[in-house]
Amino acid sequence: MKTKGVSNQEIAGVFDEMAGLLEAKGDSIFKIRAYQRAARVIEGLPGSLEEAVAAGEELKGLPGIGEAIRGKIHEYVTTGRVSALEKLKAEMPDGVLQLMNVPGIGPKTAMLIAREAGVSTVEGVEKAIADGRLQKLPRMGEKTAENILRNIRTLRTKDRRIPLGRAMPVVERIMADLRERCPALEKITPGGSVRRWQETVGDIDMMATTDDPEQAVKAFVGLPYVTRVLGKGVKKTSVILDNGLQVDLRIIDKESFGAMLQHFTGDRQHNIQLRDYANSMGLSLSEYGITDMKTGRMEKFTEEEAFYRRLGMDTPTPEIRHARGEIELARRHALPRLVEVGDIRGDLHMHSDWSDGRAPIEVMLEAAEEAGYQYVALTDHSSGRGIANGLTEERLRSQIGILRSMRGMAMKVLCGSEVDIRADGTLDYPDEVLAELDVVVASVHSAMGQSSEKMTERIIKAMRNPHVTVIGHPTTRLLGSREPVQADMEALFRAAVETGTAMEINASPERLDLNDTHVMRAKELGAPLVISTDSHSTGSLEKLRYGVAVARRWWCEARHILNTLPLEDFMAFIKTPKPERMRVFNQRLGG
DNA sequence: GCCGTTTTCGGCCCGACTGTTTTCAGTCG
Repeated sequence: MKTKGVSNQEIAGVFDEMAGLLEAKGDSIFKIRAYQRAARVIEGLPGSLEEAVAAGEELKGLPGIGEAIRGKIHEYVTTGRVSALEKLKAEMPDGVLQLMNVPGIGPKTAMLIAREAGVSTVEGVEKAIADGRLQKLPRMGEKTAENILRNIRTLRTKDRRIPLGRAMPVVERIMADLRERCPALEKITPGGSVRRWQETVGDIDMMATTDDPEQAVKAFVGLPYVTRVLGKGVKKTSVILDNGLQVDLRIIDKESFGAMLQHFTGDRQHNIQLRDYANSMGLSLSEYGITDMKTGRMEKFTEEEAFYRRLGMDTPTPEIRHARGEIELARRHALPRLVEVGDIRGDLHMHSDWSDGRAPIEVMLEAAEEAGYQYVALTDHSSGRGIANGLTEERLRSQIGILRSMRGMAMKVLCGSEVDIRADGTLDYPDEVLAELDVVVASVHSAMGQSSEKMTERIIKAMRNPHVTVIGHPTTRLLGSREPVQADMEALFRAAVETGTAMEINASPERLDLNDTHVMRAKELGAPLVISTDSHSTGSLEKLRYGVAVARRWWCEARHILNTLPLEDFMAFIKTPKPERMRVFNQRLGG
């Protein structure tokens, strides 16, 4: 079958567009939700939908995707268009979807503006407000116009989402400051994407209990780095910080804290699915508790676990609450025990001031030992193109000498290197040098614009090198600043299994590379995964938790992660010649 | 539009806040 080369993301985009237009049209809210739900399901699919269609698969059994949507997927994949969408576009005024992107402009307002004021662009909205035309429309006034205008401005200036690693310190600071300024504050905790450890955060949700909500709200809006108050109530208050981040604070009775925690941790799809399930039991869920729909009586919960228990299920850890099967497993009491920070026995990617790190070798190693590791690999950069003060063969040999003669460490120190994978797939050091190392992390640092075919071939060539232990930050992406390289990840994971090469989950919050979806597929195919910090200073060692969260989000257990192996087993792994390593990995970790 | 150990038809998650209104629609999460 001839196909057009469309990604799952694009297909999901079609249904989001459908949903948006139907919303503006005022169509059935349930039909709209069905399209949105389908879009979310499609986004979360592991394999390519296009390939599935090309292979003649029926697409049956995908939740939320029935006859009609199936047909549209098929149409889009084979023809590159969806006639229903085009028809819809034709009957709707131009620009409605664009207008709906502005916070404060929903489907109704977008239609009103487009139809009555003949405006189809965001710039047009600004003009209409300046003219006073918009304010004259029904249910529009000065305040609404002012709000929209401000939202347009923030939309232009602010970065849409920030890495979790930047949001977390903000959360910690707010918690500390509120505790200090509001003695009546009892519990306070983040919810939403922060609590779920998502890689990026759009805004921050916080939850609190207190006997004095007014005092808490006053303290909150009075924080010195709050620049704007979006809304203020005793239950919900929203502010914008000087760094552009929006923070919502919700306050609730302590009897309902567990219910609220559940409610505002989400994600959205998890909650929808959970409420759907509760409905089938005759129960209705809200942030206040669980209501028996027959008697109308509400039960409150101080603890989240009790809330889930009332529904007859275990509590899925927040990281996996994204409606991808966790509810079903929780009901069957079959949730896996996910890998934890404490399971990691060694860090396999770390730099010293010999290359671009900030601390001397001894300082880095002492910090690692303090962190409780059984082993650590020091992996300074190879000489490459002279970047990052890479080590010449000579300096590398001298570093090896120092490390091998080190005494007095309880932790095993492994000699390693982060070796450049050159544009043609060869490595910076010759094989006889690599052979002297215990751990070789091979990474791409240059020629990132290569075609997918070339890049895939390049990385696989590095994997075939008998001395390469791990592929470092496989896609090289930097959150918010550098796109991932083009590569056939599926092929890389298969090559990892075939060659006995591990794939890194780089825990640096700016990288998180592999990401959670990659991890899911790698795990499925049985590729060994490694979680490393890529530390350039002692402070980065604690960033391990971000990498562990990536693994947890797609249900990795300790057995999927190579560096959860105790020292003896890990040594057995690296001492075994390469393709054979898979046997060791599968034996020691039980695949 | 999807879905069904209640159903192939009739349901579909739930509440807070704002602004423009005299009782609520619209938006958001």
